[in-house]
Amino acid sequence: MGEVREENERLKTLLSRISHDYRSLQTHFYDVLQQGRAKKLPDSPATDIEEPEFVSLRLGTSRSKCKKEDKSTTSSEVKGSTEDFLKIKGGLSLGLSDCRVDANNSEKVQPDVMTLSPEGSFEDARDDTAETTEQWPPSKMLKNLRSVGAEAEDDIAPQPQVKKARVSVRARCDAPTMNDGCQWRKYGQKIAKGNPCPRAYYRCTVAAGCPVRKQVQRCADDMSILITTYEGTHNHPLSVSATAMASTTSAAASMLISGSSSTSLAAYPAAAASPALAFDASSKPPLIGGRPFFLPTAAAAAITSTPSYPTITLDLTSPAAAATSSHAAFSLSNRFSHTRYPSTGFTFSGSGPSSAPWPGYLSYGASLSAHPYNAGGGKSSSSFEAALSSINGSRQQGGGGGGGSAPPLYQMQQKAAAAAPPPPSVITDTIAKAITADPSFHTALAAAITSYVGKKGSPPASGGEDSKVGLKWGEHLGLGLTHSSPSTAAAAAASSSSQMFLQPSLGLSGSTTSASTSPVANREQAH
DNA sequence: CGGCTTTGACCCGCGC
DNA sequence: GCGCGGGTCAAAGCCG
Repeated sequence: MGEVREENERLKTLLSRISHDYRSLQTHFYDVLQQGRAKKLPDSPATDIEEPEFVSLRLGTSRSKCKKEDKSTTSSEVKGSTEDFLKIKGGLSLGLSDCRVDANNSEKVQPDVMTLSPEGSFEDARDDTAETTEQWPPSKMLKNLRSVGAEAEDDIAPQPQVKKARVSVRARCDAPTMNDGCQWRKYGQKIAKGNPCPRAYYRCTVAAGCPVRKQVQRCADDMSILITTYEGTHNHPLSVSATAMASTTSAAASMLISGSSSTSLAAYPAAAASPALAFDASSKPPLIGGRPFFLPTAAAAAITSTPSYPTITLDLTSPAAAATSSHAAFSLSNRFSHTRYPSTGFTFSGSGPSSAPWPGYLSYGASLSAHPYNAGGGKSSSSFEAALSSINGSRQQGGGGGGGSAPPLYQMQQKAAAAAPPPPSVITDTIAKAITADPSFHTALAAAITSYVGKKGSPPASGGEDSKVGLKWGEHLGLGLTHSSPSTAAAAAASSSSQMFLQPSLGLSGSTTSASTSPVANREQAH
């Protein structure tokens, strides 16, 4: 008990420190974004709300302008109108954070932006519950609502062009479904065309009326790969592990934003900040095969163009990850091979042959080939490549890429800067510059992360479970500073000295007995 | 007995 | 208009 208290105190201290660091970081980040936007997009009107693919993740950053809403805009109701807006636009809101920032007005930055504790999630979820219980109602519900309740018609006006955004996760998993921390109830199964494996439909049952659903299907090409597609917004408190998953998927969806909405600048801080903050210090990693299992926030991602839904796919099936079974660590490929998925017709970038430069090597970044949905066959017309932040830890030192290790960030950033059409590249470039060129930004971000992992990342002297967890965390964070650094991954060149690897926030575990996870189990997992 | 899964039927959107 | 396929419903059965 004494140790627990001590640990608790330590975590509290860390929390407040991270909180402070994050705020300063965030303020700086928005300043940078604003500068970039003012410079690059002076003549572009505020058309973000017109983008059909607009997705707001409510990751602590995005306060969408709700100009279309003619509801009252008093401060107490702005949130509600935002929710409605998301509902209407089919936005993906994962309810991770209470931080909402108008990208055009950094003065609106709210101080309570952290979602490091379950309490924080609870608060947010409680706030949302009353307002989001009917987000993304099924079409049938829509029909019923229209026919029955006239008062709801305004909010659920049909938006034929806008469909639900989805986040699909590909991961190797032997279990029938990934244990993502939520409780699911199966409500259907279907054999989909082109895949002999049945597709199972699950509904979140953590809270009554939660609109979140997921589809689980094995990959036709590789039965060991489980494809889990999430859709919707939780309207209830999330368990720690569920928050981690939501964080990851939302970070991915942030990339979806980046690919489809040229002016949704707020999405970027979401992607950059949320993964670093959305896990809980008291949580243990989920287990798969009895081992802590970590996944990168975005090992690789592709925005796809299904006939109806804008979907971003996180591919977590890195060969290295599968091979590194000792602690299920992930590594990212530095070779972004492009794989064509015939069934979906999209190009997947990333996850090529790779080898982990060290156990637990991770980075946070993704290459996107974005095909905003319903592009009418002109998929490549709007495709772009973008990269999100991967920030090098101290182990990264110069060097150029040999040895199969990867500094995906800078390569991707360069790719993105070079290959992207103007709007996305402008944003990406802005972020890249923000991260790479500003020493104070480096420092703040590094401090925020290392302040946390600095204590967790040291290798344990014994094999106790707690110490094991600590090691794993440090490893999976890629910030285990005590690790010797093979660090061939430093192609990041010039500014590589301050590149860091954000920890993944997605934890998946195989469920050996049941597809569902009880809340009790979640709680136990969380403590 | 309650909660969950199974599974055939049904609904709906989309393409032809 | 029709057929197809994806998604959902709901009754029946299973299980702890």
